Amino acid sequence: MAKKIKTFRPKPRVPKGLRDEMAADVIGQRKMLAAIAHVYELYGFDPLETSGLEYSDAMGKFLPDADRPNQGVFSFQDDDDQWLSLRYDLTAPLARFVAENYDALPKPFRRYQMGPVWRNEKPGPGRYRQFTQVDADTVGTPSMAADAEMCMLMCDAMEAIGIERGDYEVKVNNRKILDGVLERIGLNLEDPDNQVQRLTVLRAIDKLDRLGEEGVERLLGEGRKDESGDYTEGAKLSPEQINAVMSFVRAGNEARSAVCDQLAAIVGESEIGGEGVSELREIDTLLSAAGYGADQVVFDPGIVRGLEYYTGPVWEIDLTFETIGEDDTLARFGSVGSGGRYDGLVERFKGVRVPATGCSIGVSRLYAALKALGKTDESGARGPVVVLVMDASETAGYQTMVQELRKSGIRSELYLGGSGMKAQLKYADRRGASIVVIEGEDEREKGELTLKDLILGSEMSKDIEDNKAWREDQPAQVSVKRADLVSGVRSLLDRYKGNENL
RNA sequence: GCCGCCUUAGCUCACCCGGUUAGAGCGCUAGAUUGUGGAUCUAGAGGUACCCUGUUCAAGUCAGGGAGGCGGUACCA
Repeated sequence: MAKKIKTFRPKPRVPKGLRDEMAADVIGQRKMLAAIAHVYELYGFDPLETSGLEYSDAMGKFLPDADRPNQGVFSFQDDDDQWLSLRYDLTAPLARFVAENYDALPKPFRRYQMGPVWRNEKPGPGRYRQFTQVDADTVGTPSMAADAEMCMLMCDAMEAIGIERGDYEVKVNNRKILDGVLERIGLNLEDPDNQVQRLTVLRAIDKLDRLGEEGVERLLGEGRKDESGDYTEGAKLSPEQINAVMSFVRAGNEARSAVCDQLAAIVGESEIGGEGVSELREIDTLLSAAGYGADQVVFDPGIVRGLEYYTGPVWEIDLTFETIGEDDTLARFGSVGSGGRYDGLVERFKGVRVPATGCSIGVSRLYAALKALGKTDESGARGPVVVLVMDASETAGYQTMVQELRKSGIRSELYLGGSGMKAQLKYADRRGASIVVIEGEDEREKGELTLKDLILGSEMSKDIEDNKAWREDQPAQVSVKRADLVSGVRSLLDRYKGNENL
């Protein structure tokens, strides 16, 4: 008796928080990345590619975060029971790589790396569980010149991909200044009892651009309830402490050196704070000497960034232009990259303190912004020249044509399906092909080919309503001798040179 | 992590108070058109109503749970 066997049919679906990327976006991003890589190499950074997986212990957190010890990482055990994790950024693998090859590497060591990273967390608007980062880091120097260079690098990268000056802004702060301010209000760095409160204060400051001064004040005090009803516990500072922090946050909006003066006054005689201010002054001097003005890099006390390991200057690159989204509201892209100085990273492995500084750019967000600006280059996403199969017994001849085109560097393909001419043209249209090559019996007898310009034909169709006319006109077709296949196709293609997104 | 909204054809969405065979537009396939992508007309294919459990004579519709999507918030290395 044949039993009805239920065949298991998996639902085809991309896993949550992940997505597939189609040709146009793949090509557009590839070009954007190439432009960025070019800038990085100009600066002397060498490319490095590390593995996507690391031993979990090598990627552990660098400082304990009280809130969530080791969440957000995809991990599994291999057959030796070793724990492996997908990398969640490119900096931890760099630290491992440097520690592992420490003696063999030139120091300072400069590398850039681009590639996907994975985070096991809830996806949100514009946030995925796999995304691409581009990092550049200099390991092994305490010099502020390395930090200043990171700022320049990010500016140059923005301009290289077509984001104009004024549409981006690198915002710089220094963790030492933040420490100085906290010290002044009585939250000393050394005292472990202050840790949670210190983190809360820093997080509150970081939210200035989104919540405004009032929201930050609430978070510094009792706490804040948001629209969805969720309550965020505050730092429980006294009114005097809140005032001190707010006056710090309000500094800025002036020339870099003037911001430094303000900050110097706020940190007072705090030693760590003073150190932070003089580091900023040094960066200012270097940037100014290199011609990077206030329209590119500013000092902004509201920048905090991650709380785990930054030890000195920190920065963030923001896109400042506004776009009209699909729902007609103005939208800002905001931060597309960040970085800073992290002097403690390699120490986990080597026991010695190795000063390092770097930056990281988030590719998808940046690409979305480029798209909004209409600055993406998706040419090449255009389909190939398609050679139609009018007579299956002549396939070898058609194949020969395709090879001739390919040898001349023209992207082309033979129609490989089994349908009739109408369907083949539809296919070519769907593929975005600009030209089809037709050799039927009529042409073959005359030793000719018909080349059909699909782009021009599509333009012409706008003015033709009558199907008979549309067909009889055989719009946008030319005949060429069989021997002139390549030159004929090329001269048609040349029409669209430099206008490839038509 | 917390809060809210959502999930029906490839896509965008209907289906009233739970009641027969779940519909439309677009798209797709084909014909009108012997060898021409658009337009027009005609025909056709396409569904486990996200999954599980329950209530009911009866569930796409009601209840509970789960998954996924969207948005806010938290976190963001």
